[in-house]
Order: sequence, then structure tokens, then C-alpha cells
Amino acid sequence: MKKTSLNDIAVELGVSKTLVSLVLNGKGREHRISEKVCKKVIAKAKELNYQPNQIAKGLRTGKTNTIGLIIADIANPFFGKLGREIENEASKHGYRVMFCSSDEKAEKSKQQIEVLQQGLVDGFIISPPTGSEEQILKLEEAKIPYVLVDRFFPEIDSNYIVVDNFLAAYDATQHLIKEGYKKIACVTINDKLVNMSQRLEGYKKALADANIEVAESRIKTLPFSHEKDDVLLAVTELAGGAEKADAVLFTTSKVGVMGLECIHSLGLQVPGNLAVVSFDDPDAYRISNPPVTAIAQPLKEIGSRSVKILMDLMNKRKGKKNPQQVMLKTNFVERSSSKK
Amino acid sequence: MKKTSLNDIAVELGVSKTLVSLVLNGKGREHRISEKVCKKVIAKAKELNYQPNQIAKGLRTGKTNTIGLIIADIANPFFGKLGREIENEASKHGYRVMFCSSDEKAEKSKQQIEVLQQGLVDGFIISPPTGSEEQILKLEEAKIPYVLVDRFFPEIDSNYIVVDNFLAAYDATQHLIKEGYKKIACVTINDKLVNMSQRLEGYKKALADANIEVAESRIKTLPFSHEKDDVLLAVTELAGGAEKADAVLFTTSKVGVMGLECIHSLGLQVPGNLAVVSFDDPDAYRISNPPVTAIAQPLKEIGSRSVKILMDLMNKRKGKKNPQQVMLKTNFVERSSSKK
DNA sequence: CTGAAAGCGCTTACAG
DNA sequence: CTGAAAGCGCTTACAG
Repeated sequence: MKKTSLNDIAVELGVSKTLVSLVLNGKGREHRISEKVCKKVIAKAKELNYQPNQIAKGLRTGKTNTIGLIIADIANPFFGKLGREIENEASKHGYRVMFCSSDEKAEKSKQQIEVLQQGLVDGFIISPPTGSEEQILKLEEAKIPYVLVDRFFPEIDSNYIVVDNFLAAYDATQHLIKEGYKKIACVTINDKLVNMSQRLEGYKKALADANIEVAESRIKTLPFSHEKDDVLLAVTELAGGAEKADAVLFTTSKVGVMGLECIHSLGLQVPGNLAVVSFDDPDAYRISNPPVTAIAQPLKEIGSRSVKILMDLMNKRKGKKNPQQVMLKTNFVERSSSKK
Repeated sequence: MKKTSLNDIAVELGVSKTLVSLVLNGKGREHRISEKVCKKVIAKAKELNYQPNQIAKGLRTGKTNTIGLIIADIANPFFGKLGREIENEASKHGYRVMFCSSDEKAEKSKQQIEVLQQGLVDGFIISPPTGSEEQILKLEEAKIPYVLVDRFFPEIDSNYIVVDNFLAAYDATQHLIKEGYKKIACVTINDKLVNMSQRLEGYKKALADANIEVAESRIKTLPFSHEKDDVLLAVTELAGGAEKADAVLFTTSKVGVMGLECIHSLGLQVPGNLAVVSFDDPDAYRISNPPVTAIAQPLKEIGSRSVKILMDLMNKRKGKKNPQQVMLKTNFVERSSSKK
């Protein structure tokens, strides 16, 4: 059974496609088409179970009603939750979401953006990996609507929505200091992205402001594509030796989850031997024993606002050209892993 | 700057669109188009940075190269990980993925399927909620390729790929019995889906086979849309009274994660006061203290095989009509939460 | 070896 | 109030 098309209805009713299209798009009144005809068309459409072909519609109107979402990994709960919020908000505006996991690889995200740009989406929400500046600039040039999330490039005047990473790391470190910890370590990843460097800066500044010397030996920078072994090494080093740390700040939940696994496998007590604070707040942190103090990001707000900004861009009125750059506050969730 | 179309290239080169299309689709040889012309076309396409419009191509060929993925919630790590595997495998076949979270609501999944069916996808991978039989039958009638994952409807002769839930629950329960636990509880959800009922049956059968009476008071069936309060009530009841349980099987990770949170907040020791085994294996179970014994599903295989089955269906040769129904084994990961 | 033409299923000026 | 026609950007028989 072939799907019914506009034409099928038109032929059956002996009217034009124009008429049918108009009526079905609710423009009957506007075009002063008689009540009687409208009803007839609508009834017939229902009878034949007419479903407009979105592809054809898209080709004609140049709109797909689809958003392209480029993130590091949809399997990472951080991005999964963000994806869900974006899906919800997009759906309110009649939009669908196509997702691509770039694994933080510039080359991969480049290809994904290029493919989706071939008429498949109306705009993008992107969490851009290191080295993808060029791709973002191309979107800018081509005037494709897009919003960056989670990170941005200071040198590109784009729309973005991020959190105040410096302040979040500063506050978290200060919290550990106030609890009485002195030898506070930081495990982070070797990434040139601003969000990562700002987290490290916030940590350093908090120590400096408290007149605690920043010991480079207590800053562990993991390889960009880090695995559990890398984290284990870092934690082992921090937990032993003369420079032994008494607390640690993990700068992502991926690092934090692996880090806690290592801490447990080494038989260390939290917070007794090592207090812990981590960026992000996955489910795991609530059921960890003790529960982990977390720097929660406002995913709901990041998701919904990024979609709203994108919608604004897609329906942009000429006048409003200045990029929307939003910096949100994180939510510090104090749990027992960081108590003294 | 407008995007370049096939026609632009044709006009610039003074040849027909046919020729350009043929060459760019690698059918130059096949149509014995001269080497020289081919090169010219390819060079010009590159020069103008030609990107074929996928929408137009899709309209003409009737193929979108997109898969519709309907799952409960992309924010749930179980589905996030599955989504990622599906994305990876689909990408190998030149396919993209559009996802929709149905929240286990039949009405929502129905609408999502209907929309995507309007020419937006070539096939579906669906984790169907209770009550969505009708929608699946409609796909069957319309001969839309689809594969069910995680659950299926016994009365519908569809393609599906699931795990052996009965056996998994049976083995897990037997494991607890062997460890010496006698008063084993089960916290599950009120769902008519086969996967859920089979988990409960497996639990009951293992008890029966070990001559342990199945105490209905130790089977807690949560409301379909369960929240933490529901889980807290269930755990509290199990942990107290004369019929006090000494071990518990959680039938989903969502329930399990909430359950562990409650167990900790009630100050119960695991496994001392209550041993724990749970379906699924989120990150949280590894960093929980003690780590949680889990029934891990082979997500990688479910993902890749579901895509492969779908690809087969989409390129189906007439001959092969029998539905592919796959049942995989789960992987029991013994950790200390279930030790005696 | 190459091109003119039809058509996928829509929408939208334009004309009456 | 309604319809004929063009066109979105492709692919693909068909013809020469």
C-alpha cells in the first residue's frame, strides 16, 4: 500500500493540489476557501490517513525542523542528560534532534558537521572539541545557525552557553581549604579547551589566595585520551610519598568516576585518607559510599536555553545580530566525601 | 553565499546535470564517460566545494540514510550506551541516527514513530513501551523495517534482539542462595512487558528450585512511574519487621541506583545487613562502596546486531522473510555487594 | 559518450 | 474562492 500524497487527495476530490495544501496547512480561512470545501478536504485526508512527506516539504521550504547535536559521547551521562534536555525543548518548538558523538576528535566533528550541513538540519548545538575552531568559523561564514555548549573559543565571537568554570573550581577548592585540607591535589586532563584550563586556574587561584603554595607535583594532567590506567597511576602517586595529598579535585566526572574506582581499589578511605570533590554530578556520586561532593552543572538550563537561542537565530530578525553569550553558575552539592 | 548545486557545476562546465550527477556518483566508468570529462567535473566540484543536498537526493531516491531510534530515555545510561553502539554501527553503513525518548509512554512513542515515518527515516530500532503493540503492528503492515530491542511482544512475530531475562534473574538469585542468603527480596516495577515479568519469574523459580518459599511480602512491585519515595518505602519495609530480608535483587538499574541510595541513607550495611544484586551495570556500581554485583547486558552486541538486522531488512532480498529473533546471554559480574 | 525530460511530493507566487 | 504552473535539487530511464 503506497502512502497517500497530496495529489491523491486532490484527484479523489477533483480539486487542485494547491487547495488541498492550503487547507491542510490551516490557511483555508486566510485564503477564504469555503467552509464546505475545507471540511471535505480534511475528511478525505483523514480517511486516506494522509501524512505529509516531510522530506518533500523540507526540500521545498528549505526547512528540516531538525537540530544537529554534536557532542563528545552520548553514552557519557553528562551528555546523555544534556541531550535529553535539548530533545525536550526542541520538541516544544516542533523540532527533532539528530545526534553525533565526536569523541572529542576535531576531525570527526568536522565530518559530522559537514554531512549534517548538506540540507539535513537547520542548525547546530555543538560541544566543540579542541582544534575545531576552523569548523566553527566555517559555520559562521556560511551563516548556519549554531550554539556552542560546555566550551567555546575565546577568539571566536560566537553564541555559546557555558558555566563559570573558574569560579566553580575556585569555590570547590576553597571549600576544601575551609574544611582544613592543606595538600590539595588536582587531577585534570591535557586539553587546551578553555573550560579545562579555567578549572585548573580556579584551583590554583584559590590556593594562592589562601597562601598555600601550588605544588606542581600535586597537579596531575592526564593524557587527552585517558584510560583507567592513567588515572590509577595519578591517584597512586598522589596517595603516596612525602608530598602525599590529603584531598583531590577531579575536573570531570569521567576522571572522577575512574578516580574513585582507583581510590577504592587501593583501599584508601574517603575522606579519611583522601577527601574528594568532583566536577559534574552523575548518579554514581549519590550512591557512592560516602557520597561524593559535586559541582553540578545546570544541565536543564543549558539544554533549554541553547535550544531557545538556536530558535532565535533560525528565525532571526535582521536587527539582532550580537551573539548571545551566556555564563551560568554551577551548583555546589556538598556531600560527605569532602568533610574533614 | 548560496550553496552550489549540481546545476551550478553543469552550467559552469557547459555540460548536463545528468553527466555531473553520474560522474559524482562514481558511475562515470559504468557509463563510459571520458576520463577527461570526469576529471573536469570532479575538479570543478571540489573548486566550488560542492556538497550534494541530501534532502533532494532523499526525495528522489526514497532513501534517507537515517535510522529512527525510539527508546525510553537517552539520559538513562543504559539507553545512552546502547544509543552510542547503534550510532557507531550505523555510521559504518553510512547511516545517521535520530533519537526520541518515549519515557515508556505508548502514546508518546506512537507520535514519535508516526512523525519519523513521514519520510524522515528508512527504518526503526525501538524499545517499545507497554501498550504499544498496535503501533508495532502498523509498522508491520506498512512494511517499514524495524527491530525491537530490550523487549518484544510474544504475540507479534517481529524482529527483535533481547537478553535471556529469565535465566539472568534465575542465575543471580541462585548466586545469592549459594552465598547462603535465605530471605531474598525482589524490587521490581509494575510493568506488563515480558522482560520484566521474566525477571520476576526467574527469581521465583530459583527460590522454588532451592525449596525456599516465595514470600509475597518480599516482592515489592513499584508503580510504573516510580520515584525515589516509592523505592524508599519498599526498601524500608524490606529492611524491617519479622520478615526482614537479608538480600535483594533489583530488576533495573534505575531502581537499583535509587535503592542503593536509600539503603545508604537508612544506614544499612551492604552486604552485612542487606546483600545486593542488580540488573544492568552502570558506572555507579563500580564506584559504589562496596561495588555492586551486576547483571550486565551485552550492549555492544545488542547495538551492533540490531543495526545489522535492520540493514538486512532495508536491503531485503525477497527470499528471506522469516523474522530474526535473537536472545543473548547476560554477563554476571560478581562484586562484593553480594558476598556473604 | 552525452543530454533533454520527467518526476520524487511538496509550497507558493500569480492569475483570474 | 480556486487552479495551473514553477521550482526546491536531485536521479534515472530513454533516446540518440
